[in-house]
Amino acid sequence: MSSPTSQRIRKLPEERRAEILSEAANIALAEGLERITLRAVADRLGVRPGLISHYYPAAEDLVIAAFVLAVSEEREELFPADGDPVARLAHLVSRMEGDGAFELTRLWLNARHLCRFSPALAEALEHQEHLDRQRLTSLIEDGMATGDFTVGDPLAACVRIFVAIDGVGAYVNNTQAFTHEAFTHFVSDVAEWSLGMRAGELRTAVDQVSGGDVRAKAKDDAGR
Amino acid sequence: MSSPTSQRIRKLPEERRAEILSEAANIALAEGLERITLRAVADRLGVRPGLISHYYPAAEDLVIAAFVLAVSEEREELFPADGDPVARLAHLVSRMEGDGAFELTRLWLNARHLCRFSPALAEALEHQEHLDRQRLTSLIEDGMATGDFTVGDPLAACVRIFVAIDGVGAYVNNTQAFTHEAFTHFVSDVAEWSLGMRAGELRTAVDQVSGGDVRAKAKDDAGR
DNA sequence: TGCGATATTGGTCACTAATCCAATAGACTG
DNA sequence: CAGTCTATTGGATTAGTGACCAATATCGCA
Repeated sequence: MSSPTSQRIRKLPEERRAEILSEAANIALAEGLERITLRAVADRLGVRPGLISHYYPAAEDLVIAAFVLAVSEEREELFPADGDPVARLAHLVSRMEGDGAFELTRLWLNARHLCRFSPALAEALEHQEHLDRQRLTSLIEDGMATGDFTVGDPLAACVRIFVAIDGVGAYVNNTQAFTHEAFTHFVSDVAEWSLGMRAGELRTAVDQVSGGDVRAKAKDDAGR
Repeated sequence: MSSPTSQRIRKLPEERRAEILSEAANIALAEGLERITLRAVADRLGVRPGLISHYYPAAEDLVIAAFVLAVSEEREELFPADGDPVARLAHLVSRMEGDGAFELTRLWLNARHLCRFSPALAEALEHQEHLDRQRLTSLIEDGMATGDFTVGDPLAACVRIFVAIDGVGAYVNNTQAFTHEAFTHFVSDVAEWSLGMRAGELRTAVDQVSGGDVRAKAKDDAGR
């Protein structure tokens, strides 16, 4: 009875909603937030555009939700629960200085610009910033307790490190990679400087993490 | 015999072309690069969209040219010719840490993101980066000669300072201003650190420049 | 098993965009 | 002053967007 061209599959509302959001997040990471259109999401899901409207009456809300989802998922990867403070920081810095967070960095840059036109996105973005800052501040406080970091104001150090990350991230869309040492090691340099670590201390830890992650990095490289 | 609604004014090609480009640059600074449309430029100039196409057959070329023009004009303001190296650096940092370069900062963020979709824009942007780096590197070398800066690799310090500027600039579209000291003084802190200056030395110079520019700053503030 | 609720479809509408082209009108030249 | 050149117009075309809606097929539930 069903026409061969269209067999409609009915899913539970929550399931379909999550599926749409997840696919939108994939588009956000791979192609950019402005490529999240009703049609683009619908095509990837093999569904009609109207269905996306049904779950997200305002397309902008889907874009914001997709950004939040993508960023939230990556955050868990960026801040591992185990390890000493230096190792955890090294993990974060390694991801940021290496090319393991390429898509994430582009997404942040993307969203930071789009904030200009969307107050709602700006609010969501600032909330995500706040969550990231909480994570890193807490990491820094752990390091102060163990004596690894010597810093007066942990939030100040946290802010500096994130500004450094965003500064490096600003160049993510450049075609010719910038290989200058001052650039490629900017985040670890700023972190050492801000956390009162000995020169090269963090960089050594970062190199260890990166070395141990060599397979994962190679896989990421191949994906680009 | 001319209809009352449209009186066409014929201008010299070079004149009209410059007029279009200038207006596009205004739009870029005020509203963003993606708002440079044939219609938007035509409306502001009181002409038909087709005329814009006539001078810029590909709209993307106009966008790129507008970005280059806006950034080039601002560069002359950012790097004054006179004054000692510390004062010139203080001028630059003052503009970046204050709100005197709001539109320019948003434009750079805008362009950095749009690079993702336009290799031609990416190339133009990287060229402008290069010009900025040349200016600052030369300023740093002047300061090394006078003994104001003590630094091994002037390009390294230049790179660090620009990454710091871009890092702070990433937050330009945030709605709630970020007032933490570590943020508002990040550029001068990084500059002092990278140029081997005494702590607070540059910040003092920046405060002097900002104080002397208080009228100009107030005017800029009113414009927002 | 049948019914009601609703997930899903297919299509339309209004909008904005770039691009192209023939016709027109302004300005310079001889 | 007439004539040529071309800057400029007005409209058509194509394409992509979000939003909306009636019809329909499918599921959960009584």
